Amino acid sequence: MVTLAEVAQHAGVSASTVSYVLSGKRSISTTTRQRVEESIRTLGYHPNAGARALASSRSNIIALMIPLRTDMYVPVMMEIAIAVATTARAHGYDVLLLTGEEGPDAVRRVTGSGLADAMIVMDVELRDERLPLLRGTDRPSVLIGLPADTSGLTCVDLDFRATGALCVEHLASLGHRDIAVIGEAPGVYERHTGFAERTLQGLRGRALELGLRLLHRPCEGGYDAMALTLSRIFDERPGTSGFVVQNEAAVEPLLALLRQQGRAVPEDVSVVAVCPEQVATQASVRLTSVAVPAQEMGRHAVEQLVAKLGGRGSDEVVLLPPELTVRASSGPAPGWAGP
Amino acid sequence: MVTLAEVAQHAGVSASTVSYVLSGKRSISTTTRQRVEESIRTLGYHPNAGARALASSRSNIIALMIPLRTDMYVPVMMEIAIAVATTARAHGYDVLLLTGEEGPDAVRRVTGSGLADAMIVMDVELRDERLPLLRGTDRPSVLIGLPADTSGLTCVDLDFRATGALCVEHLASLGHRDIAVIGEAPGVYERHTGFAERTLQGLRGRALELGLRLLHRPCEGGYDAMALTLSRIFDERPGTSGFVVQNEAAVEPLLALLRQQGRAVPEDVSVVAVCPEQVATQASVRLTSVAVPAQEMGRHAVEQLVAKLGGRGSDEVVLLPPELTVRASSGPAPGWAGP
DNA sequence: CCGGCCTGTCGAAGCGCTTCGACGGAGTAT
DNA sequence: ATACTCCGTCGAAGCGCTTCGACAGGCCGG
Repeated sequence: MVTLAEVAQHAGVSASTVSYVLSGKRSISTTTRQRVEESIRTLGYHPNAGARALASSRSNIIALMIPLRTDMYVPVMMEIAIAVATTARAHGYDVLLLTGEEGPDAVRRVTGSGLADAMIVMDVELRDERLPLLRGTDRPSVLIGLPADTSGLTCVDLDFRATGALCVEHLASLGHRDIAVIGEAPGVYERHTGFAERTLQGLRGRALELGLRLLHRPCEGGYDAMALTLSRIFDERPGTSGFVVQNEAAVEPLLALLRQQGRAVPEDVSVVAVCPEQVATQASVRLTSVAVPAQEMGRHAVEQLVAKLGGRGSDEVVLLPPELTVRASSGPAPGWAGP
Repeated sequence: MVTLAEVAQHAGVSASTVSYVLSGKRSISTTTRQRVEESIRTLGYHPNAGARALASSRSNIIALMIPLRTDMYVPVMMEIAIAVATTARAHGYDVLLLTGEEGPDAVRRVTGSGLADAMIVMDVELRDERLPLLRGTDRPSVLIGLPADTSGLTCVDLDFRATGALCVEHLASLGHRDIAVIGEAPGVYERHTGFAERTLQGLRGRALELGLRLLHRPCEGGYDAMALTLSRIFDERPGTSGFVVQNEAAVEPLLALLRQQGRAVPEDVSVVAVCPEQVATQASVRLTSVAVPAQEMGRHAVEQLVAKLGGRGSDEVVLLPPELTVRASSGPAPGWAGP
């Protein structure tokens, strides 16, 4: 294992000079710098992470807390994680992967041990136990998701309320009057995960404004659960012609069941999904959808953190505007004459 | 930030004593130990990770290299990552998340800087550039996946060859004689990712032994690509009655197209998938499938690594035996009289 | 009763790096 | 020429921990 001292000796300078070449914190003459860089290359030197962390009390590591469960939004999680990792690397940081399993203790451990300089917290619940800890530490953090009280916190999320509104608007503009919402599994609502409730608020609010009827049904993923949910929806509102789906695992079962019941998409019923692009484009019908901008969320979170670590940046809530892409699953309501 | 020295002072002992209480590397009297532990608790002490790494030259971190692309096996990757993270924590390790983006340099950086004590490498290609580096370092590593030459390496993977054989056997036992294989995207084969080729070998080998006809077609995910692939398959082999699918993104499009063409599953055609349980059970038809044991692979990889770090364990290739679960997508071939 | 041997504790020497103050020498202003 | 500044470099002091050797005291067997 090559050390700074060896590089210094090889280049014929002192250790501190090598350190300053590496950090750029003091000016070094071009000739010296080049000689040092040459030595670094020929010796294949890599600074020891532990020593660096100890001396500078900065680890150049960002902790990423991902949810333990894999019952929802798996591709989104993955995409965020990858975006976080690549963006972090571009800024010279590595990423430590923590699962929600440890709960609040993970926050204590990371801040207490100086393992990471900053944290990104995913899957935030409305009154998450980790929030007081995050507020009480001087280590920067960014939440992906929105808790009930965002004071003193930095958050990034899709504007799910606007997303809900957008879906309703789109269906309304096509003449649909009776809309059913296939939501996440009941557990998601019981846990008070913010995004599901905010989407619902957006949906309900705009439906009310536009005078549409809206029926919301949580739904476990899978074919059987979907079958039950769907039959109940049509029992209650036979005239339903528009669907909003916010549950990846329900998308295909819904399409399959509609097809099986002889309801053509988009001729008889329209479907709008809130899901990652990949799901929307690879479904058996190409879905009109609002994409969850996973990559952008991950990237943004890291950039916020880097700014904070650099003394810039501030606490604020960033809600990314939703974008609806029209594909093959939505069309005019049956018998609609147009606007 | 509380330090060892402060704990020592609070407990009225020397710093080394506290260290030995923490590590258990020397015997400490019960009274002293309890006093120290009490101090640790009341002060909320967490050992500084950097200092610990520097002094002991062990970081208690395991690096996990995940593929950058998200074009295949996303839920599997995620499941493995989570299993790795939780298992590692159970053994006192944290997990550093690296993407394939850096390529071989990531290996150099991690080993050179002492950032991690060991590595888990996913998405291994047959002649992966990282392999020589892994062989040449004294840091333990485990591959998830199987390269062409496994000498000097430790690998964990599903036995994809046996998986292929198992799928063919199942279809053969139901009287199917003409089998089509919907594979991963062509790129996956061009990249020479091992698992796809090994599955194919298993399929072909057993088909030959059992006298079945087998047609293999790579396929991009999505509806349109699948439609093209499927029509070509039926053009070439109109009697095809059994499908093996190894491509998550092709599963639903395949089912949708078969349905649309009036071919009932499993009455007219049978489908066997190689995919995660979740995909199999949440598809629009509950799929007979061989599960990719993602969790077990992740867990096993970590345990191998921990054993190696403890001086136990050795280089070996572990191929997990496949298990086929019969669900609703496979049944007797049309017109088959039984065995 | 003494030498040898555990057991439990301590002191001190680093681990490899960052960073602060110091300093020689060149350049600039007086 | 003097006084001053600025630039480039160096030496040394830690950062908080682990770990090695030392040592005091209690126990044993001879």
